[in-house]
Amino acid sequence: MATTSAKKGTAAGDRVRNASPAGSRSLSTAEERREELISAAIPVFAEKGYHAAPTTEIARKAGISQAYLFRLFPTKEELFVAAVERSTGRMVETLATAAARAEEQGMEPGDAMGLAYGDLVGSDRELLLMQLHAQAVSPAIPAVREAMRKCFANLYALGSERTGGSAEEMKSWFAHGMLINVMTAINAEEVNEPWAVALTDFEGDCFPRES
Amino acid sequence: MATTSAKKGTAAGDRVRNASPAGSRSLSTAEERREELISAAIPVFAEKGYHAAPTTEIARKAGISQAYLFRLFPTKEELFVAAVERSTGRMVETLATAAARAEEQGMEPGDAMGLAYGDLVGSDRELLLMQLHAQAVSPAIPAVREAMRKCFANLYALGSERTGGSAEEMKSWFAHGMLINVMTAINAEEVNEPWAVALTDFEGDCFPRES
DNA sequence: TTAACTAGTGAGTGAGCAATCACACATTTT
DNA sequence: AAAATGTGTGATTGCTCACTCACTAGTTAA
Repeated sequence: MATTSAKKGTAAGDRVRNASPAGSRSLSTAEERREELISAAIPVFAEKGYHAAPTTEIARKAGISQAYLFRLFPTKEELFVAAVERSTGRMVETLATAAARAEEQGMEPGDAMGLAYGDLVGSDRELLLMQLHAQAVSPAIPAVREAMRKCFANLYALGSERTGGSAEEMKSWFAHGMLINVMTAINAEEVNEPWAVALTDFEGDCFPRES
Repeated sequence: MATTSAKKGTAAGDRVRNASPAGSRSLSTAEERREELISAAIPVFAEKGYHAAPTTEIARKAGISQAYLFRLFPTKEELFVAAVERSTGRMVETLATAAARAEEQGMEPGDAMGLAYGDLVGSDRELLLMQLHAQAVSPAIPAVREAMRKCFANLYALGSERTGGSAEEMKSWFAHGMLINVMTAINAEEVNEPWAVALTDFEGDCFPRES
């Protein structure tokens, strides 16, 4: 803008201010913008799903023009895949740290992961909705299917390694995770009928109740 | 039509046949057309999901005009809800008859239902995909959410009554059903990795396998 | 300085889609 | 017979949306 840049001393050693540190100047790097864009996209995709989420809204939320969105991600599909990867990655990370922390404290990692998943879903509904939408479009979009498979592969590896659980136990763990997803999707916890009460009693199967 | 057979004294409620070729058309009742339309809609919704499924394609598949589609179902949403209800209804029916048949033969109804669900999903992928898409739009479309809740309520009632299973057992049964859905959605059975092998081993948890 | 490059945008474009409307044909009723 | 009701359609409308293009401005290298 008005800043007539004093371009002095740009010798070989170029330590530019806006490159690595967080000094956000007027222009960001494309990579930074991409990350911001994914962050803005996740709530929109989570709320509306892939097909119903308009790129205009995502761009607006990210504070950039729609035209630039399509420069950063050539297609909406690629943006969605990036959003799914970010979401699943966060999930795996969260469970991994929960398991690690539990191990330090001598707690059962399997139980800790179960608890952590319940917390995750309870506190971060977006994550769960992204899962749900990603599953739904998996048959139609190979890249999403691939991302979901990777997510399961990572979770399974994490679980096996940390807990040493049998295949049967792992399967049960995953199965209950899927049940949590679905019950949350239909808001079953606000229903006061036997089926809803039984199927939303998440804590019971993760670890012995306290508190 | 040249052959206007003088009368069609239909004492009972039988309907007009439309099997007449060569340009002659007979009219069906709106209710019949609605049923046909739902049948045509299910494959399209199952393949593409709610938002990506065009009403034009559904109408074409049903052999009627798009305009008439909107006369039979004032909104796309209502058609989708009808399709979901049909799908979930079929599922409950199938499992109920499986349980009943098993009971006659002295088989464990719970195991029979597990087997029947596996068969259902393996043979009728559409049903499963409808479930998946219905779950995904449940947060956004109250009527779909309601239909899904009803489905779970019916299944739970069926399971409790037939098998007398505890809440914990029922939950496990549902959980594994949800796992089957998701694994089928991402086509895990075509993946040859430990996680996929373990998580797609459906038969094992329903009943002791032979074969 | 100037040239090359990168970040960023306003204003479209073309296509697809849900929903509407005026109208035609069929069947039943009066 | 005509009227009334029910089945069915072609043409269109209004709108949304993914994606493009021509262009501006900031940043860096020669």
